[in-house]
Amino acid sequence: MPESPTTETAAPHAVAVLLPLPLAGTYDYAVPAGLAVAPGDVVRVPLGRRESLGVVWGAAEGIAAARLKPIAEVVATGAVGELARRFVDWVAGYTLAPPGAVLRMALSVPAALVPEVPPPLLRRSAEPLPEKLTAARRKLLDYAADGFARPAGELAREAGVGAGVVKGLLDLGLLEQVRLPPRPPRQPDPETPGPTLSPAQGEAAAALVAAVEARAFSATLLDGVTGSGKTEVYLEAVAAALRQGRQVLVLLPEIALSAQWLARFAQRFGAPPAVWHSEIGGLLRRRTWRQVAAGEARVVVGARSALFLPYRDLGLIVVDEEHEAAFKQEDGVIYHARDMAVVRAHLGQIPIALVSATPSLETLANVEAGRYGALHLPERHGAATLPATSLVDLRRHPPPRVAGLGQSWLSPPLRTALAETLAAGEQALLFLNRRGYAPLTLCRACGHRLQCPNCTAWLVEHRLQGRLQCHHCGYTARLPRTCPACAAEESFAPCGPGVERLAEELTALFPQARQAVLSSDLIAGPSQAQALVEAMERREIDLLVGTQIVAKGHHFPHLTLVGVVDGDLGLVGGDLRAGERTFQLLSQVAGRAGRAEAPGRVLIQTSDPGHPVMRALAAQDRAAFLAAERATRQAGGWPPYGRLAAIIVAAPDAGRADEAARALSRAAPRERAVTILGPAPAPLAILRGWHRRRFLVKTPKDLLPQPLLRGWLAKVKLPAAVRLQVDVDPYSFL
DNA sequence: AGCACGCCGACT
DNA sequence: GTCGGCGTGCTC
Repeated sequence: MPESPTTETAAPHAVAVLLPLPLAGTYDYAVPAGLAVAPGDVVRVPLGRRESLGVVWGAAEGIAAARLKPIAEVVATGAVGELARRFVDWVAGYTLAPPGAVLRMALSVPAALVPEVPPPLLRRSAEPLPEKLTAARRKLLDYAADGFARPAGELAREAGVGAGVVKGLLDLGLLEQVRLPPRPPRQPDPETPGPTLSPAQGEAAAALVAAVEARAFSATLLDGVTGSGKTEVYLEAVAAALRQGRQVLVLLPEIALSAQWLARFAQRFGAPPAVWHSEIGGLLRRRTWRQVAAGEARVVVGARSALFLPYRDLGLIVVDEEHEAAFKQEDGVIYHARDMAVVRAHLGQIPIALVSATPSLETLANVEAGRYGALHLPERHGAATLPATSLVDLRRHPPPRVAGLGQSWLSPPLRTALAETLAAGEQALLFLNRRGYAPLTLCRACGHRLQCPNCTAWLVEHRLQGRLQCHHCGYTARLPRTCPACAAEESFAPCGPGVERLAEELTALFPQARQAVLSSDLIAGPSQAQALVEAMERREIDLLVGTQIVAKGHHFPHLTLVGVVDGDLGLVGGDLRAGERTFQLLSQVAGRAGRAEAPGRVLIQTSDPGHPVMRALAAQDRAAFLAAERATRQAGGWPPYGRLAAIIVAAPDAGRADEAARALSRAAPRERAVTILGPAPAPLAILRGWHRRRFLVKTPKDLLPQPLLRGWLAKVKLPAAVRLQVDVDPYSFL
């Protein structure tokens, strides 16, 4: 090998370190003589008057040597692997987030970088017993004579003595401390025999297993209706990756509600997976992070943040319910976990499976283009048939008044169906995607509407809690006694239905039926949701009223009627994906009903039965819906046939928001292929007290908007009080 | 993200 | 006369 000049023979004087902070790039640090560092090492570095952790990212950028401060210490060698570093850079580049902000997600548990110190256990030492011992000390030593090691507290409690006795014997050397390494987690066993698969399931499973065995990048859509047995299929791919000794990540949209999924996994593999989401905290969080890094956690099931865990050898990613909007992170680093998961799979050269009963148009477009493979599971597993769906035209069948109540929401056909279902001793589900009692409260005397002081949004009455609530910022208030505008007393009238109000109507119509209401604000946590699910399974509930929380996951065998109270609700507003989301949501709700002996039926109340979404739902013709939706998107150049990014400027007052929007407007790029819409007031013009203006940037599929956006934003210097947010591939149009 | 610096209101 | 509010700016 030829001698290379000085650059390679001398140790580097400085390296670039990425700090887990929202800074524009890396900072250079001097490497003290005698310290060896390499990319991926976690280091402690001085920063201003404090210290920060950071990750050695690569060669120094070339900051003047006089400004360099030295690295204080290497905390963990090679803790952030090359794949993880490339992933951080990729996500930052795509989302326009500062790379340090992305790194912060990957280093979310700094305490996990130091090895776990197991709590000390106490046991009887080899020290011979002295002749004189107090009764309490003797009692304790008798108890400890079995030789087992126990935590100090447990030892004292079980021996029936005080903590002081333990301490005293420890000081005398009659007890000794031992530290045992933490018990490794129980491992899922891929050789546990799986369930018998149908021929279609078997074929799909074989294809996914082959993808795992190929040890190469591939993306595959696993497409099948609710109840077709998709989970069993992809669990075979999980087994294949486990047999290779590699790790698996399963992303779920709302991990907190997945008790059923966890039970199923444990049943299939004889041990639970590692669970990761924002609510996992403390010791468990640190331990899980370490186990993932050490490769001991073999299967991780988690929410989007699980994507940034330090996998040692990830061999497969599964994204279940891939169409779910919950995969889009909307604050901080704005990213879509499904899309970033595909990138992660590509970087790691591993397969990814995208699973859904109602795939997103994005994924379907990738299948059409040949970038993703597709596997279809045609029928319902176990012979359950799909429920029959019909539309109820609310213009022809308006809900009649119910004695004692104001407005009502259930049409005669739906009431009849409910009565029949209850008479047959079966269960019914009423779906209304609106929490609370009424979405709007107004004064009968003057027409004043109760609005959130911080947002452009109505306050929603929650009668069970006796409060008004803003669903956007969390503002709550008591319902005022008099109208704030005209001081009229007792003048408030609720407008429109929420699940609580619907429950009131049901009580009036079917007083004998046992009823439950399920919405995110009415349950304290996953265990309570699970309790409700179990009550449904035990047939202790006849009528379940719920928001979209009921749409997911659970199939109720005795549920034979699903009523959609307001099918049009999701279609209002100019949201690009309103139709797609409504179709997906209502298809999922419909899938809750029916079983082999008693096929379910679904009634959708709508004022617009001619709408393509309603017609496709009634005909259960997904292809027709997709064809119509695809045509609209293609014609307008909308995603997935074009690219979209949103820029939102927010300021504490309207004047500064408008001024910032104008400044951006003046600097906007002018290119033929690029459409820039705006500035316009963002749909929630005031959110949490911030006045917001929005631009939408639309580019053709083959033109990435990021370079354009970077160039644009670099030209504008906004005052510090103005916040700017870039949302590449926006989902929420709020 | 911290942390300091800096310029305007209510207190010992 | 100070203590302290959080707007603004910087950190290799």
